[in-house]
Amino acid sequence: MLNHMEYTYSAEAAAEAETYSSTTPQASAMRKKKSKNTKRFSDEQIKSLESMFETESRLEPRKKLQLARELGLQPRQIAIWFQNKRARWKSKQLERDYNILRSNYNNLASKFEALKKEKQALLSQLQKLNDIIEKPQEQAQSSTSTQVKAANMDSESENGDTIKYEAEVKPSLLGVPSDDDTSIKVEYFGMEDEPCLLNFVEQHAEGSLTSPEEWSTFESHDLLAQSTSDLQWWDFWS
DNA sequence: GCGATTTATGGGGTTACGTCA
DNA sequence: GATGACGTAACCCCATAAATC
Repeated sequence: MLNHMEYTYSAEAAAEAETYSSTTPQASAMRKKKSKNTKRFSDEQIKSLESMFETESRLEPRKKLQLARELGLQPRQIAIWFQNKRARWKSKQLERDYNILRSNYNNLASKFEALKKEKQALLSQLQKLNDIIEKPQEQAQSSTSTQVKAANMDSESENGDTIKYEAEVKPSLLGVPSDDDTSIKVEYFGMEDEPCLLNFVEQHAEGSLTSPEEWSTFESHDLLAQSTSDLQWWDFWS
């Protein structure tokens, strides 16, 4: 609620100045006269103002008058000091917020890079495992095909028709987990307790986080909040 | 002399209140 | 008496000037 407090500091000077046109030498002299009155507040005054600002950044009119009396300043000076103080505080607060955001971003970016490397390592391991699994399979296939060829020779009908044998072996039948088999993944990685993380990883496993559009939808603060309070999932990855 | 900081001013906007038709 | 328009005062934020460190 605003009160109708009167300005008592500059009212007289302003009224005096307004009696002249703003372009006249008198007005110019007036401004000089006013500006020459600017004095630094004493340490004691600053101390009191600072301590008051800590309790409330906006002064009630009554407190402003009281403070003005106590410090021997005009209420207008108190008001202006608080106004400037708020501006300084806001500027510093912006700086602090910027530093926090930058730090959070760097933190998140480094974690993302680590996750990317981890993913690459896992994919590489998977590829190696696939190679190991497929080699005996190929050997088996080649031996089978020679047998089939032999059999074909045998099974060629009397009228010249050839019977074709197709040996299609699915990887899943050989014990290799397919990408969409969640139960196998859970079993492999022991992540029954982390369904959310599993979903997260699956959703972003294809490098979709590399696009800025995806970053905007990626709610990093949830992950960060979790990471700061409970590092278990991160320990798993690192 | 120069840059950073502090004090103060002025403009433009908002809100609360009083007055008047 | 209720109401809307208008004026005024006090406050705010913001940009900036001027003095000081």
